Amino acid sequence: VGRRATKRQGIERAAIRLFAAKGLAATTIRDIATEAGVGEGALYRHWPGKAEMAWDLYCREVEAFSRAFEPVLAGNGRPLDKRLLAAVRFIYRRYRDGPDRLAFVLLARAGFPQQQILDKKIDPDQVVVRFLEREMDRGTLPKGDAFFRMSLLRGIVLQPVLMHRYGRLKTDPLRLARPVARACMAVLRQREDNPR
Amino acid sequence: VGRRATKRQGIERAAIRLFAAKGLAATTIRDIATEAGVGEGALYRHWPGKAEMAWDLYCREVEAFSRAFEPVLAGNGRPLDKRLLAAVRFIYRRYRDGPDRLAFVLLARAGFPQQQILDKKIDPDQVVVRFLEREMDRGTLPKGDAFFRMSLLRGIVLQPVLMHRYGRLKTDPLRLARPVARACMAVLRQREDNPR
DNA sequence: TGTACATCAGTGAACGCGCGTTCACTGATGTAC
DNA sequence: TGTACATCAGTGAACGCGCGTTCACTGATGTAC
Repeated sequence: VGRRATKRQGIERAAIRLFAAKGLAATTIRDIATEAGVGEGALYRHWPGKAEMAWDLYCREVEAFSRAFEPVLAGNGRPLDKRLLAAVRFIYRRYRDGPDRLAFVLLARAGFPQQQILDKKIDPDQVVVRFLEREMDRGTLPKGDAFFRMSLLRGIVLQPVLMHRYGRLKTDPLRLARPVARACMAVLRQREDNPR
Repeated sequence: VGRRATKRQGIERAAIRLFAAKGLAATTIRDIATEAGVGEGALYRHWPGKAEMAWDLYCREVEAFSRAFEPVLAGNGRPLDKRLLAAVRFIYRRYRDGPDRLAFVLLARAGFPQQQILDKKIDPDQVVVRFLEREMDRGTLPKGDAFFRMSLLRGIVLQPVLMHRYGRLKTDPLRLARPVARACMAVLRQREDNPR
């Protein structure tokens, strides 16, 4: 039963790998088809075009990430600083295990048209925003603008990844997890950080 | 005297504006030529090709930025936190005055081939690294890995710019200068932040 | 000062190339009777 | 169960398009005598 569409998975795997490694624009249909061992036309049996396929796969990868990431931040009952450290380690470990894939999930948004918007339930940034709002409600963190704070955390955590990816930082990011997490805590503990 | 090459400046201005606004890859030779009111061939009288021109203009823009930025960080005799705030304000003000241009200088490196390396004297990141090393020597800051710390600062300061540019942060970054600067200080004041 | 030639910025049609996409076709699988 | 037809994933040569670049040419400016 269901022997149809057997090559679709191969196309998806090849596409994700190539999008992640070379970027969206630099990956061609022929690249994907060749790596998947498939004709160029095969792709158009499953998606209307390259852009739609890329967005489809991007959403899927992002969702998989967020689904695994959210529980780490929620971390049943553990103190805030432990959970933050676990979250940073989670990201850096995923980066070590598959640098291209992590970069695709967290840094590839710029490659899509600006009007394309991720579902709020899937978007890793929104996962962090919701986490911060929850902590502020609980009183674990001083009140403030959750989105602005998320931006700061995002910058702190991902900049070392970027630097490592571009070959400018030699240290394995995982070894930096502790100081990075402490930097996050230092930023979060500040009061009245929103001038509105 | 010297009535030659009168259109070169026009080409440069058009190219910088377009590179900054649309990105390197999305800007075509014809775009530049049209905006500068020039034939497509004119460009090749001054540079070997598009890539060389882009890198040339990029270096020039980066140098102009660093030249103005360095004294703000050095800030004769003023206390560290005041200088940091001034530096953040400097960047955010430049962003407000010309978002594309600031983004071109500080965020466009990814568009160039990785082997292209900025001169250390020009590179804004290296300006910050030297600043941190100087402060650590003076004892104003605890000892640590200057490059790693620069990465954190870079992330903190530029992430809000990115978010604003992509339309996800509505607040004018200049209004966030104070909390951002305070976040930088909080990160810098930490001890033993390098696990090596 | 005038003349002949060299230099060089600038032109824009044309070229070659690589890209995303199309399309007529194939062959295996599912469905109707 | 067998037969006729519909469906659909997959093929790969061909198409159209936009890109960076080339090149024969122009005309103004600099230089040699």
